[in-house]
Amino acid sequence: MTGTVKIVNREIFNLHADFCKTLSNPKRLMILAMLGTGELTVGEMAKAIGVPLANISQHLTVLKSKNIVKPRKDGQTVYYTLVDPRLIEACDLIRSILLDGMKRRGLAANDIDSKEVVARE
Amino acid sequence: MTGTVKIVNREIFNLHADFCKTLSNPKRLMILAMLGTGELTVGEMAKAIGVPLANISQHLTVLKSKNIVKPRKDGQTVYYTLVDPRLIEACDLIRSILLDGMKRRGLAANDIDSKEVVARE
DNA sequence: ATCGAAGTTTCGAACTTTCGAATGTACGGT
DNA sequence: ACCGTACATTCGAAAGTTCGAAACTTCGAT
Repeated sequence: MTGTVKIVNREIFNLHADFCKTLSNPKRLMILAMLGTGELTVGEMAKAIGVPLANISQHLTVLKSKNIVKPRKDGQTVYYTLVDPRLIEACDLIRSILLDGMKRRGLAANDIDSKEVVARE
Repeated sequence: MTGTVKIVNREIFNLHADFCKTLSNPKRLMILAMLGTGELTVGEMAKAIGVPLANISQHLTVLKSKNIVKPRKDGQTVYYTLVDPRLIEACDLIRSILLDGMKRRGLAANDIDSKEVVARE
């Protein structure tokens, strides 16, 4: 119980914080959740989210620069995929923590409850 | 493969992004990692991180407001704990993804490799 | 060779985050 | 009652993020 605590490695926290910053945008999280269901084009994602394609392209540039997604070009369309699918697990875990916290505090987690955050149709 | 993708619930992404934003600061991540080893006072954390106590207090205010940590007062000292210990798992998973990505790309993940990011002494 | 469709890049304005400095509060000891 | 220790709050300046608008590139079809 007593005794001091020490930070063994400071640099990993900078990297981790930077990674979290990349994830701290709703549109980028939507992009990642959608890519969790498979490869998609920029246009498909823009349509699903309901914003201009240029804006999604900007977010994809950020995600690419952090090696979170990678592009595959075919003709004039660009298909994106996740670099590491475990990111979906990590996001799901965070959302579980979030939803449980809300339930614990009696907040309306009802209409949010589903694990299905995106769907293929 | 074909067919469109749809976002089922938009609000969860706002909450998730907000949560990530809270985590996207190295000092706050250090605080959480330290609290993963057990209850600590504001002063202990300030000393371990090496910044003014007032600054750690500011970060704790943010974490409290998002229900990520909770205080327990005893005399003039305040002990903090994690609300949901699964957050440590989530952080560990993110760091694994990060380190694997670095190794895959041949970056020096050597001096960062350890899972031990904090230590009790 | 021109056009349109798919995506990228750049710029700037509005907004947000971070942290030191200073001040405020609460508790314990003498 | 006074002082020191432990922590919290407020303020403001510097730095960083987000997004629309506009310009640019690239590819395929006619």
